[in-house]
Amino acid sequence: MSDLLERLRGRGWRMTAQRRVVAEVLDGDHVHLTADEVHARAVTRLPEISRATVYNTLGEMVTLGEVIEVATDGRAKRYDPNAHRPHQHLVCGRCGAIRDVHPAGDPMADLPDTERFGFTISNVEVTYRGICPSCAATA
Amino acid sequence: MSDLLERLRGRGWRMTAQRRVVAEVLDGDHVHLTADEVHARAVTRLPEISRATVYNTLGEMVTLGEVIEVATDGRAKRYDPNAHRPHQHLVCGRCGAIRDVHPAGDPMADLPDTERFGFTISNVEVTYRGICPSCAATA
DNA sequence: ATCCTACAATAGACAATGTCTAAGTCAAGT
DNA sequence: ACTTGACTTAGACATTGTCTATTGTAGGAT
Repeated sequence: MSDLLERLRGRGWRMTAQRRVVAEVLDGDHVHLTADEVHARAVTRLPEISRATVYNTLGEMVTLGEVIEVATDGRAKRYDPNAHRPHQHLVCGRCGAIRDVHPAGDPMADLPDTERFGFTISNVEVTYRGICPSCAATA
Repeated sequence: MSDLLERLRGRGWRMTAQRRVVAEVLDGDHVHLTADEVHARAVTRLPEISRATVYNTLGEMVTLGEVIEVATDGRAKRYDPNAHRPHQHLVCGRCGAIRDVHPAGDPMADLPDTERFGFTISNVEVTYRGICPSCAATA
């Protein structure tokens, strides 16, 4: 069931009810929740869980590389548990819907050495922006 | 001198001292300031300019397409006046330095129809992340 | 040159998101 | 079952951004 939870357990994490709940809320594909959304869902299962714990736990999962932090809109960051299959994001500028997408080719390879300015590049983030079909219909 | 100011004037903008100062602060290439940084610099030239005016003016320039809003770090948005030459960004994860870069190829073309889910895609943002030479030296 | 008026600027309250601290609680090894 | 260090909590605080009511002013009309 919970791949995420299994991986975290395997890393020697001290397992607490709070961490379990956060991991369960994030489990699955195509999940892109904000920290507050994660908190809201966690509270339904564990009413006394605090905001700080949700932030801490999400931060730890990001550090461990089990969850990816996505800043698609300059508002709240979103947390994406699909960390082990490289992918990019497609965002609706009207309703904020997010889809995982898989562009062809390697964007990393598209940046010539002359354009790297001596940086050691570790990853590339691609965000496609547009309007989703249901928003386009109700334009 | 100020291309940005010229373009804004040409659009029938009502020219005020505040707008002039904000445009002057943003003028130039490779400028990626946050709203507060813009305000800080504007204040040195026009001490009574308010935060709200800076935010309003930046927002209008973005709406007019003369300035691009860049969210590289999930913290404060940055404002990039280099709006008329398509480019992407290279960001240092340690010190936050930003460089404009020009990847080869068209990232838009790399997204197959089957991965567009009916979206009408209007633009693509690519962010390369890594460590800049001077941060690498002081690791 | 002066007057009008709509648009712009201001101060400061408010909102959203995220971080930190001090004190209490608990998972897990012994 | 202890003990201990890691975890959690509530709430203050910090940062970034938005809104409102009021005052000011650019630029056209007279």
